Amino acid sequence: MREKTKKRTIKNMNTQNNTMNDDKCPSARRIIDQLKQNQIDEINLYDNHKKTLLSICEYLIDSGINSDLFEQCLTQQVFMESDIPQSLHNKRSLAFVIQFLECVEPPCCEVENLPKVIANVIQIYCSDSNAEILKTVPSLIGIVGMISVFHMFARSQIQPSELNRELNILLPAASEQPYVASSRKYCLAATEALLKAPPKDETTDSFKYLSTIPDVQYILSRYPLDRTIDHIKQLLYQYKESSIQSTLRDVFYGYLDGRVVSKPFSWPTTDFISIKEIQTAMNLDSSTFQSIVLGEDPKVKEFLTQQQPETFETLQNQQLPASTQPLAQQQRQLMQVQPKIKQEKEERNIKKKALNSKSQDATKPKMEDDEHSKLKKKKRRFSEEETQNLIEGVQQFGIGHWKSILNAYKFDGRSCVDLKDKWRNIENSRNRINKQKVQPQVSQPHSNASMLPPFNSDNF
DNA sequence: CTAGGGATATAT
DNA sequence: ATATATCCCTAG
Repeated sequence: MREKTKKRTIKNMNTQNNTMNDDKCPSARRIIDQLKQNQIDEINLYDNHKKTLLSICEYLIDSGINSDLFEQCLTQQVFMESDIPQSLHNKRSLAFVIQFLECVEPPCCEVENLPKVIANVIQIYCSDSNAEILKTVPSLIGIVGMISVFHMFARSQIQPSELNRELNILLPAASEQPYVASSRKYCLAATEALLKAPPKDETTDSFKYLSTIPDVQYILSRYPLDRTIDHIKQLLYQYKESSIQSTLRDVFYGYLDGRVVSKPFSWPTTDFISIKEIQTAMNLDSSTFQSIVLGEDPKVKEFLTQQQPETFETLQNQQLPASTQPLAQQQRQLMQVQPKIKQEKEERNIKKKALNSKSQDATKPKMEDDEHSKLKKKKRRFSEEETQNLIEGVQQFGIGHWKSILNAYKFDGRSCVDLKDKWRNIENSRNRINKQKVQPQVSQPHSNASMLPPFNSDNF
């Protein structure tokens, strides 16, 4: 074992010297080395290491942390295209697009990069049904690009012939993307107008020149550059907000909120019992672990600086033993949960006894002191939080795993049967709402399809 | 433990 | 009064 670790560290140093300047993720790097050198025999472990790497990549991308870890993994063939889930592709594309837009300085952006940017956006919303809001983005970026091209033309930075070429690249005639056709129409008119009235050689003020061309002016008034770019950014961020957060990030945020200790989370294939097990699974020492996963995240950083003395230590204390004895920890966690369960059970037993004695004595008469015999629990409505927890829990564990959900999430004195009943209610109410909405919708398509005129654009 | 039926308090 | 949400009971 020790020999292995020695070898590993030596090789680590080598690779670090080779790849250089990337000490951001030493542990990820170590996993890469292990994978590349086939030091891992078990297939499961091998698989988990890959997935761990993917999760780290996902986390870094989600957190906006610049790191070429993902690219390195690809180029070094640590994982293949087939290992990468579509969602991660999309996150990467999104990060690329956002980064590009953040760097744009109107009026001129790097036009040569725009096709790639546009392609990325199209890829995202074609593969993710939640990305509908991005549908207008390709046409908007195309327009931004064309405005940039106009300026370059005005400054004689590009040849007249390139004007049409850029138009065909940024807003292709054959594009089936929404809004592209109409955007192209405007830009085509503007291009022709520009070619008819080319700038004098000495024109330096592109704004002045462009404002003399009505067709260009129309575009500029309809799509003011700054506001358009802001709008694009806003759409991108909105999508980013709505898209799923990375597994690791979720776990850590939950951990900071103090509810993760017993909350299992769904690793791509394996369930880890707690945050400590992630560390074990990642085979990291706690300081590396923290620097990678805790240190880089703004929320986590803030947390650490605010509460440094206590929590930081407890974090370490909790994490250190993990590598040696995950089982013992699970037991400890269970022990923490146990008292509550015991209490509840005891209460129940008392009730049962009371019930029994009551029914036995019931042959004798008199329900007298029924304050106690009203053993039926007082009705307490599910709080918003409890309901939310239940929904999350079902997402995580699936329907029917009420006990697991009960243990993993915070509920106020509920039993698994309560959760089951609550879920039944939730589903019932969903069905009711659907019935109300769906029925009227069903009848429409048939009649409409046949009744609609084939074209309603005859005015054109 | 979970699923499902049923009773009952509470909301509309 | 009816519908709904919660609680209870029991079988498997």
